[in-house]
Amino acid sequence: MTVTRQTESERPRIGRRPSTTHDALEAVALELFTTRGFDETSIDDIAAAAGIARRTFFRYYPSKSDLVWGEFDAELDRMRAWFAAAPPDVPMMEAIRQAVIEFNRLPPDQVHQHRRRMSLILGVPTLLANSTLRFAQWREVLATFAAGRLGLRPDDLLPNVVGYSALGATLAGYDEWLRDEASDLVELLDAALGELAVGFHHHDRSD
Amino acid sequence: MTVTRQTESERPRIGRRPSTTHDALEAVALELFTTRGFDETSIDDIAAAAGIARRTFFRYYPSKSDLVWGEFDAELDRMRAWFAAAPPDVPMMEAIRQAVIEFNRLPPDQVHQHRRRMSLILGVPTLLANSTLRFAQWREVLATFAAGRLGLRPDDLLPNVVGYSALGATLAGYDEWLRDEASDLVELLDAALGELAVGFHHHDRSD
DNA sequence: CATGGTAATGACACCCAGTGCATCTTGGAG
DNA sequence: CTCCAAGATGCACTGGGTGTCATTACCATG
Repeated sequence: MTVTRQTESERPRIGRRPSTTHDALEAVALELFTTRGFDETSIDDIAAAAGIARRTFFRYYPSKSDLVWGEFDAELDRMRAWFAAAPPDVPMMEAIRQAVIEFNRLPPDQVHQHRRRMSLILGVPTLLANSTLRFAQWREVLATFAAGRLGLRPDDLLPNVVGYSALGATLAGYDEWLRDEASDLVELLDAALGELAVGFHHHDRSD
Repeated sequence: MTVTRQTESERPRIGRRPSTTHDALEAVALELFTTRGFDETSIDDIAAAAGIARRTFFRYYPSKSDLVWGEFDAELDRMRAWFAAAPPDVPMMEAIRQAVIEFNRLPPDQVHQHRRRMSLILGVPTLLANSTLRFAQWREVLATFAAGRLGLRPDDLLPNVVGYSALGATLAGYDEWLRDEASDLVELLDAALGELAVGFHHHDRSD
């Protein structure tokens, strides 16, 4: 769920120079979103604040929602690579738990920024709705890994249950993290995914 | 996830009569959606086909997406009631499994209709995105039940993991059901939620 | 039969997200 | 200086969604 962005790629040799960067747009927009609210901020507002034309905004991002996600695609690629390189002797759910933790461990100076970003994504209905499509990609990475481990195809039932559940546990962890300023994201994700690996029955009072 | 609608409530004694019904609108719209596509059907199209004005459409449904969901709120109420009445000696995950199955068991003559509806909801990106908000309500019903069973609050981590995971398993079941014409929904949901109750480790080849 | 209240429809004017297309600007290369 | 390409911009248009106000149809009452 971590979202980072490398510096804008080096200037091409020919043609007009871009008048802004994804980073600059994101900074301006996220500021407006957190102060004024996502739905209350129009693309005209963002463009004006960034000093570009409305039409130009859409050259940088296909939609207002996409802006919030930064470099998510690159993150997915890194996750795919991580799973491909995961040692086969670590159990499936343990590998998944480690991956989620690995990709959500943040340097302390980025925690606040990540909190703002995720609290938008998970807190603003418009963005939460949109995020479903990103989550589907995320799930697919997990389901593909699980399928390999289980000797099944990625679209079989069980790998998808694994993908959906791991996503669910991760999001539950994030929800809790966002509710509690003092909490530690990695701890919560660890706990949430730990429950999955073990099954829920051992907590059940009726057992 | 089942969606039904009781007949439009009896005519009020005063004022102009409604010129259509939710049922009629839904029938007209779903027909257009499945033949022409959701995004390719404008609200003008629906209104024209239903013989009402565009503005009137929004008196029946707050948005184009909401139309697809029928009586979902009533369904949630029934689910809440079901959980409230669930005998305390049946284990938590077992109760959840039974509830999901109970609320997704369909009379044979409604199967085709439900397939069309759900294949729209889960297959059309626009609708899938919107559905997140419905799913959140669904999860909340489960999390509340789980919290009661676990002696925790509904917004604690574990009840939410349960809610998210059960939703995930249910959706994985639905995905598989929609992929395979010949499959049985209840069987798939039973299997998917069964995995959850037990934990995934027993499938793992590295165990 | 007229009249008045009422629920619902319908017309109109908006706002905003997003897209296609044509045009203009700004740079670098020759 | 001139040419060319990348990128920015302007403009017109579609479609979802909302607020407002007039209009229609129904029903009851005198």
